[in-house]
Amino acid sequence: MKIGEFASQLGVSTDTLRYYEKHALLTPSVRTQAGYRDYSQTDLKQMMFILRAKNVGFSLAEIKELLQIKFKKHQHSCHEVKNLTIQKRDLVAGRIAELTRFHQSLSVLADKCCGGQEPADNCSILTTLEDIDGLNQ
Amino acid sequence: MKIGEFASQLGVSTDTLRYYEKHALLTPSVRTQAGYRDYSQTDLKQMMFILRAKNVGFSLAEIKELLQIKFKKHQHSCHEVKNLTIQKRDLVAGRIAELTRFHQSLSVLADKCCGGQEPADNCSILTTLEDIDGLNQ
DNA sequence: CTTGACCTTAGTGTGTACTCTAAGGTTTAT
DNA sequence: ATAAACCTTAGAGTACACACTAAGGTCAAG
Ligand SMILES: [Zn+2]
Ligand SMILES: [Zn+2]
Ligand SMILES: [Zn+2]
Ligand SMILES: [Zn+2]
Repeated sequence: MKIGEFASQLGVSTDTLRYYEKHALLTPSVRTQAGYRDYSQTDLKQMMFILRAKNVGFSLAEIKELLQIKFKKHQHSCHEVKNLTIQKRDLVAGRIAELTRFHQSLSVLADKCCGGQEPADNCSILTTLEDIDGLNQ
Repeated sequence: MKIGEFASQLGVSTDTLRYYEKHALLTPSVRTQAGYRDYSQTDLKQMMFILRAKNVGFSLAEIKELLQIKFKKHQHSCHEVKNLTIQKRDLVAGRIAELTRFHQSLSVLADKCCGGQEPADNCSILTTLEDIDGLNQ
């Protein structure tokens, strides 16, 4: 399968596929005489692995690690795989916590402001940001 | 106050201050004869506004908008300020939702894996990512 | 046999918020 | 007078995941 068809089957761009190849995430097994990439069923499976891993939040660098494990499963342990997953989960949890604080602060700010058409001279959002913290610890 | 002292009072780097100046977030009022930046009390207040706005999650571009409103309050409405705040809050909420899905999927994956020292040949994390989705809708 | 759709490469641009570097001028203390 | 510690600028580098460009080769249809 040439890159165009492969890309549209997977819903990604050809640029993305070339990018993945450059970064050693997916290298099509064969090239045609003309030098065109020729993707196989195996490549399709691997690309779906990549897309699923992306869907659960893994970065491309992390996916690369997972692929290396997948290629040589017997050289790696469950422990290793679970560690990657848990590390990622905890990182995500940290980011959620930060964003939740943002969300809380923004809600407090928004609730203080009347949102009317009058000039912002006394807008509580602005005065709160100007004055000493009514938001943080 | 010269940039070094100003920076350390605020807990930011001098690079950051020069970056903010370049991006029109904070331009110190005066320069000394030697061309050194000379920060005033007003600059200090403005920098604290910027840092507080950062602390609630606004990006530098958004803070720039807020500052422009703050400079000419009578030319802007509460409505405008509240809109910025609510838009940001909703964007943050969207990102939280996405990360929460990631977190959920990663938890499911992690729970499936024994995490032991044995080879990853039958690791459920890998097989789940290989096989047809047991994660997504 | 030519048009148009496809493919190739290498390289640049995007957005965010800095951080670092090079090459040089200024101030303060000894 | 000289060294240390500060300051200046412009510009490049970082991470992430691509998107886009130019300049050119290939393939199927009419
Ligand atoms: Zn109001
Ligand atoms: Zn208001
Ligand atoms: Zn196991
Ligand atoms: Zn496992």
